[in-house]
Amino acid sequence: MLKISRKVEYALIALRHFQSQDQDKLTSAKELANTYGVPQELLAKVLQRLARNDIIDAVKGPTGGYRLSKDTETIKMTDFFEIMEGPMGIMDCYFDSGCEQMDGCTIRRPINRINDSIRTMFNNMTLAEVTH
Amino acid sequence: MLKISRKVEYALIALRHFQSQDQDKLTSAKELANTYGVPQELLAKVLQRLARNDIIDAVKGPTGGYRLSKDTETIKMTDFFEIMEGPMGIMDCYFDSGCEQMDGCTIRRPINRINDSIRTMFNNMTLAEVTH
DNA sequence: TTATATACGACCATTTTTGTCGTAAATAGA
DNA sequence: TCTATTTACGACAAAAATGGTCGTATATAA
Repeated sequence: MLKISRKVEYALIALRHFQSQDQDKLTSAKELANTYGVPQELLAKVLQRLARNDIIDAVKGPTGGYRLSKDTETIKMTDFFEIMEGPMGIMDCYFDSGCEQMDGCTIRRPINRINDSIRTMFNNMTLAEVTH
Repeated sequence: MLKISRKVEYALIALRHFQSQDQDKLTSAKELANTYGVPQELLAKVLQRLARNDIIDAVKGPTGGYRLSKDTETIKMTDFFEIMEGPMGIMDCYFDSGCEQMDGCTIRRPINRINDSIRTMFNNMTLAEVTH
């Protein structure tokens, strides 16, 4: 049900790292991977994704690396999760994905009730609250 | 991140069915599977699990089947989820599972913060609220 | 020019989830 | 008592999701 993915785990590790040091200092994927003992390639992908979504800045070239691009207080956990793992819904039918049932799906409402509760919760939680 | 499993889905379908009819009426796994178009064997396992945990009663033999054994208002969603999928934690380290990190795991607190929020939420939600 | 960094897609391995099958035990009804 | 039907349950197979690797391109500091 609730398992967090490695992507999110690695992202939290990285963001926490950035938050613990000078805002302007750059840290490379390699350095982060070595420091925390996580697979470099995968961490790199995570960082690239965070960069694409303007959570962090990316600087190329030697001496390059990443750093926070905005205050983590301005980032809702909902957005963070969706950046890392795509649309957050406890069930696919929450969105579209042509469900066969059509006729007698009796649980869409229950599912959506759970979904809404979770979304509300994460909408009211910022990344800063979690990583700080 | 939040995907619900088929087990939970099938359980909700079944529970909702029981709730919609006479409390004493028995419904067999086969009947439920046919009615809602879900795989019978898997649904059967789900029902067996619900029965083992006293959410529903099981009656053997022809004319046998299942029915609710208690009011769904008395069942917390946390318990329901844990019956269906085992311990609910967004990350294994929430429990034990010899994590390598030992030394410098910087995200246990963040993770636990998320965990606690979710548990609190589901502790305050009954099965009845969801299925009704 | 070279070494080092990000960017990104393709691909493989592993794990988890989902579904199936075979068999045993209980029991209602003929 | 016999038969058909039901629950109970473990073992196994198929499918999907996740985790991780590799190769290559591009940018850039020194």
